[in-house]
This record gives sequence, C-alpha cells and structure tokens, in this order.
Amino acid sequence: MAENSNINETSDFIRDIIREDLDAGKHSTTVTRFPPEPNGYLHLGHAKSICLNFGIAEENASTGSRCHLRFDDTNPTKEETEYVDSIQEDIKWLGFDWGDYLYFASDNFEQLYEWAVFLINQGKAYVDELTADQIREYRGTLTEPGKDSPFRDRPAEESLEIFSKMRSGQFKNGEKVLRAKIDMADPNINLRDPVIYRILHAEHHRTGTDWCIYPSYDFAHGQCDAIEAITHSLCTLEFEQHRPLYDWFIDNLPVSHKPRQIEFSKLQPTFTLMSKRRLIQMVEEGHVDAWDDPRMSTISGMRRRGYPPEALRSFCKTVGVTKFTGITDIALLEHAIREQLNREALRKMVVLDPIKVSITNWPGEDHTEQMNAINNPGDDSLGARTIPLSSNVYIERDDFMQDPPKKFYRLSPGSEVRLRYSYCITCDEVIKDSAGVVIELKCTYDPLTLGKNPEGRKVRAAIHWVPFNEALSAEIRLYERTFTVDEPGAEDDWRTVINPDALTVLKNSKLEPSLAEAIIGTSYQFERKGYFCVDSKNSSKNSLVFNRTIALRDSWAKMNKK
RNA sequence: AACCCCGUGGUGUAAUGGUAACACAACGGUUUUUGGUACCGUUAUUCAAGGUUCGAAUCCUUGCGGGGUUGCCA
Repeated sequence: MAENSNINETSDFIRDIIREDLDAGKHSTTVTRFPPEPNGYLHLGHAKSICLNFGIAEENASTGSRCHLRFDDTNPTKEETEYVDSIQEDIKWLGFDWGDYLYFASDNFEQLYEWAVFLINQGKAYVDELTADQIREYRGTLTEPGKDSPFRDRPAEESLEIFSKMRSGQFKNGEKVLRAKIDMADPNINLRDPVIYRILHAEHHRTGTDWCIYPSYDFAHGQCDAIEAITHSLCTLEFEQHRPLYDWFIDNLPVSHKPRQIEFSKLQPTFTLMSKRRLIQMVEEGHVDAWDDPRMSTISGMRRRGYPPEALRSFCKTVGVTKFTGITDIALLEHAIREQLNREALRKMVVLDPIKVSITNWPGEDHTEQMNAINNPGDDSLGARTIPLSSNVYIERDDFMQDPPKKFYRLSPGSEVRLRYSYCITCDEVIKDSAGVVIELKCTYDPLTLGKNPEGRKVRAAIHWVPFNEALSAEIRLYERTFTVDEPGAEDDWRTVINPDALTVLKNSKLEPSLAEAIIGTSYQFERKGYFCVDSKNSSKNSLVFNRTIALRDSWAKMNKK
C-alpha cells in the first residue's frame, strides 16, 4: 500500500469517473480530446482544458490512452489557418503532444451529411423554411413551450430533396435549415427541434468551396467524438444543457462508439479578462499591440512575457477541476511562476534606473578586480561567473535616499552598504545637478570587506551594481497586472479599468556584461528586482529588450504602503 | 420567470457516513552578501433550517445564495 501511494496522483471528480469506468471494464483505456475552434488564440482557460485532457492521457499511458487534437471547424465565417498554426504551437510549448492524432471536424463533413440524411429517413429531421426570426418565435420562451413549425411533418422525401438542393447551392444563406425533430415543448430549449444544418456560402479554410451547408456544433461535436472513439468528452459548464442533445444524436445515429460528455467549470482568474471576444477587442482596438502582447492572457502572450510552461501546468493542477464556478486568485498563478523561476533562473545584476557611484579611494583608474558571483544560490550546478569591478559603478536610484526613514537599510549620506558579491562602500558626498537631481555619489570602499563582514559595525544591506565601463544598455519593459480591479469582466466597460501602468518602458537600464549572451526563451532573475526574459520580437544583438515577467516579492515596498 | 448545475477559511481545492485538511493570501518570527529564497508560527472554514443515523461537509426535504441556458456561434 505504501508503494503505490507514492505517486502524487491528481484526483478530481472527472478522474474518479474515469477510474470507475476503467475498473468496471467499461473501457480498456481512455481517449480524450482537446477541441478548439480555430477562431482565435488560446488563453489561460484553454491551458486548463489542455492540462486536463492531455494530463488524463499521460496518467493512463500504461493502458494505451491518448489525447486527440481536434479542430472544431464547422463555422467557415470565423475560422482561419493562422489560428490552427498558433494553437498547435501553444499546445507543444505547454509540453503536450497529440502524436498522430490530429483531426478536423471538417474531415467528417461527408459522414455528417450522410447521418443527416439518415435522420430524415427515420423521420427524425426535416427541412424548415421558416425565417430565423420565425424560428425564434416558434421556439417559445423559458417559461412557455414552443410550437411546431408548419413544415415539421412534411414527408421525408420532400425534406430529402430540398436538403439535397441546399447542398448543391440552390438557396441563399438562411433560406432553409435542417432541424432535428425532437420536442417543441421540452423544458430544455436545446431539445426544441434544434437547427443541425445551415446554409453558409463561405469559403472554408480547409474544404474551400466544396460545401455551402455546414453542420451546427451540436450535430458535429458528439459524432466526431464517436468517430474518433473518444471515451470521455470533457467540456465546460455552458454545454451542460446540451448533453441531452449530445446523447440524443449518439442514440439515434448508427455510431460505433458512445462517448460520454462531462462538464467542468471554466477558469476565471482575478485581474484578467478571459473571453475570446474581449481579447479580440483588446487587440483590434489597440489597447495592446498584438495577440502575443505580454499584457494578454493568451498563451502566446504569457510565453512572451516569460511565464514558464511548468508554472502554467502547476497552476492548473492547484486550481483543480470541479463544477463550482468561482474566481481564482491570480496570486496562485503568480506563486507558481515565482516558484518555477526561482528554481531555474540564472541570477544577474541589472540596474534599471542608474546613478553613478565613484569609489574615490580605489587603487587607480586602470585597476580592475574580478568579483565572483554565483548563478543560482539554490542550485550549485548552475555555476558562477565573474563581474569586473573598477573605480566607477552604477547603482539603482531607489537604493539611495538623501533623508532615509528609520528602516531604510540601503545607501544614504554617511551610511555603509555592501556592493553585492563585492566590497562595502560608504557614501561621502552627493552630487546634484542644477535641478537638484542626484547625478553621482562619491564613496569610499573598505578593502577588508571582500568575503567578510566589516569589523565592529553592521552592514545590513547588499545592493546590486553594474560596472560603469563594461555595462551593457538595454530597454526594459516593466509589466504589471493588466487591469486595476479583480473582476474587469464584471465592469460595465472593461476599458475603463485597464491599468495605465501595466507597461512602463525603461530606456536607459544598465546590465552586467554577461547578459550580452542572453538567450530568447531563457529566464533571468535580475537580483532584488524580478524575473526577466529577452523579448522574442523586438530584441536584437545590438539593441537588447527585456520583459519583466514578474517582480520579486517585496516586503520593503509592502511595509511602505502601510 | 422555467429548466439544469453548484454552495467547505479571504481565494482555490481535499476529506467519498467516522478527529475538517492542503496550497495560496494575510500577519508575526528565524536565517540571509537578493528587504529574494528557505524555515517556523498565527489568524480563519462546512449557506440556513429540519430529517435519517450511534455518528452528517457527505444521504433526504425545504429555503436561501451563486452560475448557466431563450444563436441558423462554439
């Protein structure tokens, strides 16, 4: 018992159902699927679904389980190849693999058409000639039953003939539809003779102009699941009331597999907008630069921002899978990001907003010493590097205060501080320009403090620095939460709660020389500041651009807020 | 309004009729050449009422609260 409980298994109500099905011999393995519509970029909510579906396949790998990637492309007016490509890239980046199991709902259009004909022949579907408005009127309301269309009982031969003409393009958009014949009085509106085929004269991204009629989601999804032999079809809560319809098609069509739909709640993190429609608006109205803008909750945006895929997976795991529609504190994600980055990121020294320090008692202008700096204090295998120190360095502007409050441990006139990995210095003189802005500090160093504490006095802070002569320059983009309120989606207009400080661009930051070799896709901790990555779009060898993924926790800043 | 689903610390999740727990957050402390990390500690939870039971977060009933649904979107 002790041996098989060592695997840190994730468990939730869906995995429980799957376990029971497997134990009962209902299935010998699991087949799940991730079914995006290629009409936009994937976001954090999709990551949850991806982790669920692909995660289940990984966990049951010993039984031969798999997870399919299926593009749900039944609406040619909205879907594009651009999205098909980005979706695949995002799933791979998250660390999942569909192997050979790539599917498109559109590959089944012919089969779906045949099944529609089958239903007509069974007297379970009919061509309706009511207009869209009329169909809506006839459907009834939540409290009143609907009424039958006058075309509902037309002979099957007649429906068959018109349906065939619909396919061959003899009608305009919206002129006729094919409907399932179920029950116009059912309290579940989805069962009141749902439209299963509509006329859409539009070019499809894969089938071109082969078709001008397209199956609805309800008529396609479950059947595609059946064709692919999906065992458990997992979707979000808004499809719950569609399940009886899902089952109705599976029961009334000659399919060889009977998949089961199970619904779970969507992810809704604080301080973020999740709906695809609003994400589109953010891009199209220019509130952000692109789909992969680091302020976006898209997977590509998060990737560019520097969120590690492991952190996203870990976050999805802690969030879990339930039917409860709550709101998840974004701090959970931020914690997962810091946890992963703390583990993997190489430490660097970078001065975001520099002031010059000259060390007046340094042995000479030409004298340089190599300071040894560790790359990651939690992981010795990541090694060390050296940083040259000579008479002039840059330090951070907020590491100096003319009139410091009591608990300020950093530099101020007459105080002593350690230059990290190096000597302690004392500030002797403050030089300001005519406007009173500090432009330089004159300090003296204590040569006896390298690698040891000064004698007889306590130095409480170590501040980061960058050598003046060898410093690299870079643009640094500081990102903060994209919205100012925890539920931007609940606002009358989310545009009014966009955080104006979500992006701050720093043009004159100074980096330690080793960052010349910074690699796209690698995360660095700029010590005492945060985690940063090379921007994948705008950075170049001669003009470096870094994005702040997330700031370090800052108990000093927190203390000052109080 | 009708139907369906869901209610466990501030937030998310676990406990599957048998001592209500974990993570995050918040707060306090120890360590520290990152005001970081790590470690220790504190605060705080079963929506309500009734019922079944030796025993209920769990099962039943009612109420209350939240979410979803009234596309020829998915």
